[in-house]
Amino acid sequence: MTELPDRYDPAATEPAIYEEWLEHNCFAADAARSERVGGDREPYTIVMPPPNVTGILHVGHGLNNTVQDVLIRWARMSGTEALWVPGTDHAGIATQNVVERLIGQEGKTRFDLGREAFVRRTEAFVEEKGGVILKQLRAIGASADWSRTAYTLSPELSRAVREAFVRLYERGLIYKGHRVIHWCPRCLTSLSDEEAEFQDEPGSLYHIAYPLSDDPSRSVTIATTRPETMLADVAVAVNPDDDRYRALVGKTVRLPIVHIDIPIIADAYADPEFGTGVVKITPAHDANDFEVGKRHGLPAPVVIDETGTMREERDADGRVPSALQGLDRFAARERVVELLRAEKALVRVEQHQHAVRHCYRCDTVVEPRLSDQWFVKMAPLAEPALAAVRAGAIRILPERWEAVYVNWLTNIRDWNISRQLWWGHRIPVWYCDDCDPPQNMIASREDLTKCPYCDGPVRQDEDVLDTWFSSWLWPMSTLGWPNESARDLAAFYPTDVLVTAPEILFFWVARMIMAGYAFLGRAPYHSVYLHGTARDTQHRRMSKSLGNGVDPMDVVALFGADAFRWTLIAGLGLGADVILDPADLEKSFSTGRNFATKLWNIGRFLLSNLGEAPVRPLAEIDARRFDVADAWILDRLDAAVAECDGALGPLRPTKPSDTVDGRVWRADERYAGLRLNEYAESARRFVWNELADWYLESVKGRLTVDAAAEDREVARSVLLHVFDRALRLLHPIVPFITEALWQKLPGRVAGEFLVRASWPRVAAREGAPRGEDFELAREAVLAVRQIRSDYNVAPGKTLDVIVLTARDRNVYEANAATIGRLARARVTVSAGPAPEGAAHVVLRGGSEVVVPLAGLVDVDKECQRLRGELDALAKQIVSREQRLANPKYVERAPEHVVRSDRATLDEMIAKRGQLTEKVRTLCGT
RNA sequence: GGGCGAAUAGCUCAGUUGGUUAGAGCACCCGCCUUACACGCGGGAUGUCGGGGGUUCGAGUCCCUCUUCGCCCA
Repeated sequence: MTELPDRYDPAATEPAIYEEWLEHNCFAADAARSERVGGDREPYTIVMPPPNVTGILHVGHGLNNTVQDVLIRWARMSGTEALWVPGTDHAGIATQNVVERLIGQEGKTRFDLGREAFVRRTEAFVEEKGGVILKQLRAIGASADWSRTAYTLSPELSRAVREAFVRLYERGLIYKGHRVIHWCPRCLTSLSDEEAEFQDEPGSLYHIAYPLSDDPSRSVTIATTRPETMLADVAVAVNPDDDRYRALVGKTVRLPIVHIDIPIIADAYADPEFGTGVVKITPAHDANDFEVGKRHGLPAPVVIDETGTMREERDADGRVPSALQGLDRFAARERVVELLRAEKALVRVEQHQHAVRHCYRCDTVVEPRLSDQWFVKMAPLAEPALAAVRAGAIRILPERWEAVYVNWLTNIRDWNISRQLWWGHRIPVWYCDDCDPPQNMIASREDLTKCPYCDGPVRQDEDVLDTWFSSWLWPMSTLGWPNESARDLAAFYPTDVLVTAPEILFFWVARMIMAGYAFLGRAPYHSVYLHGTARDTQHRRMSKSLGNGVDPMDVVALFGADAFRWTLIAGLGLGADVILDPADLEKSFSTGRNFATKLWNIGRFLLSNLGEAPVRPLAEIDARRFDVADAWILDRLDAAVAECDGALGPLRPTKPSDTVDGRVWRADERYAGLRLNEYAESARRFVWNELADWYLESVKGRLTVDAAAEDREVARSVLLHVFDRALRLLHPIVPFITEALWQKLPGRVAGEFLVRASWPRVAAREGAPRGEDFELAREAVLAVRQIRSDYNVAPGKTLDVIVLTARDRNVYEANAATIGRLARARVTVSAGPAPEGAAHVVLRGGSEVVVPLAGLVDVDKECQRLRGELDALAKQIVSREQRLANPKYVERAPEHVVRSDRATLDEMIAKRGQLTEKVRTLCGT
């Protein structure tokens, strides 16, 4: 007999099981089996959003990867050739920052080391510290195909980056532009629009008077949140339709502090409604002003340098007073305000709430900066990405994000892809000083050592590419692109579902879709699943700086990976946030831990009761030999399987399409599925509330040695079958404990794993008894329990129970023993009459549970109880009668609604008759 | 400023095309160490579905409006 320890010990079990899975190659996908290359299985592919190579696992990763693991395990069990591609991202800014801090502790900067040495140092750091997070993913059970682990800076993926860059360059979709971009003065690099995040902050709106040059007694007042930039003003603008200022256009004003004259220009950019309707124009320090300046042929003096310090840079001679030079931009703001006050140019200051852009990696306030950068022209790339979602080739869940996606793509702006960093893919462009444009700038797939036109010396562009320029190729590059004959690419691209957080919908998801169409003409996946965020009890995002994070490894150590996974999945509504209490891990994860323990105990019971003898497969049992409990639990299993399938949804779209991507989502399936919490709840209810609470209890008597051998055989088969299927249903969410139990089941073949077992299916059973009949027994048990509780009868006391029935006598007699065991009672079935001094419950179908409680029944109390029930029933009858009396209702409501309404009413009226009779005999009224 | 979304039990959330008495988990109350499980078992209480108006035989569900909150974009 198989004995299990009293307590499940995840710490001892999980790592060993994971090792076995690895040893038996359970997660490895075989490209040859994909039907796209002539194999026998449909492929199912997920690419893992690559975490930072030097990152460590936090709950967000845990959540993200658990969702993917549930899906990939489900797909694998469903018979697909399932591939989950793992990997990491070199994370340009983040990794460079980490290494800069490290060498900072040695008192050095990256400039002391020089570019080459710094890059080598960073590589060594990644080599040593990188990839920890992938190890941690194993601890939470991630069933990724580690043999395919990818890295954005590997030679293969770097080749993809080059190919993508050069192709777009050749198509005229990459260009070098001179404009105002977002600049992080701390990271010393440009940022894309997406990387410069808005934060609402209280600030001030400074109203400053600029006197007219020809009449200093008159002035125009501008309003700005950044007075320090006025040193670089080259004009003030008014709206051409603004009558207040029309006469002033063409005149000049005298710029305070700097004391130079600048023109008043007319430009539609000036908003008559905002502030005074006059706006200062500072082309070098504001992106909008830069455009205005270009339109009017104005210069663009620079007064703030790359570190955010006030300095007379280009075209700015004499603009920065010596008192301000070398001051930080925020200190300079204070000083400028003082100077304005001294000049009596400061009209007033008002409180102003405004959105300020911050660097998404270091949170420094971003500085608009005029510079040369590389851009991708996005509008042509956006078109197919937009069409794909509109046509239903790609769906985004939750649905509401589709609108956000469409909105962003519709108003798309060009993407700044160059970064002034050293860590990353260097831009594959070489310059030749000896050639004339356009030959002096060459984008090349291969490194150049000399100019292909004049054989002269060349130098490579200093900048590197935005990390997202490699990430957007991820679904292709990890499968072998740009090698178009790569087997993985043919076998597994397009992939199926992308699981990520909504905050990188633009950064990553939308761009990946664009890249899919741009380079392979197909969407990278048909489904985007956006999950919520892990938050603390105050709904704050978990973060290192707040110290409110939960370390998944702590949870795994305390309660096991299964408890971690179950808690997250069961609590995760589609797109909803997960609320956890970092101060109380026990409270946060007890759901998962309790569930694992329950499952373990079910397994313990089962294994110790099945005994040694071989168990016959259910298929070999004649269904006519099932009793009603067997039929019932098999029905419930079917229902659970159907519910789980419904919650998980179709694996992929099925509707063929001539225009987009071969297949599109059918309207009724488009937003169906991926409800992992509903799947978890259906599986849980089956295992706990149906299998454990009812079937297990009912089957106990049939498993003892003195039970009828035939029936014992049937019960053992059903029990094993049902538990086996339950483990399969649960496996994707709690893989370790289900595998551990499954391995212990009788009849297991060595080398077989639950990971690769088949997903349960609804089965037909010819000649089985009616499972619904077991519901009658259940209701009788519930009735007795209610009476026991109402009359405070000790749980240990065995009651005498009479089931009064005319219609269902056979069913109750067949189940009398079961009812007795579950209700702790001696049950007799009778046609009546009811004894005196008893408690009653009227059951569905007109039968009654009667418990004679000599001396215990308080007649008054029982009457009160029955009258209460009667009152509630009467109210429901009235409301239903009224509805049915309404001719419009009967006329217009669908027939089946009216019919079922009538049937319910009839039943209620019958029950009312019975209760009334009861009250009459017992209470005498 | 523009767009999107949310408001349902003490908390976190379900509630699919309008259709019986609105559900789950956790928390709570009462009783139980009933021989798989006290991380458990049995019983129980809890919602004017944010306010107002409308459409409909019928509204948590559809429409309008107000309030509050969140997200995205400028």
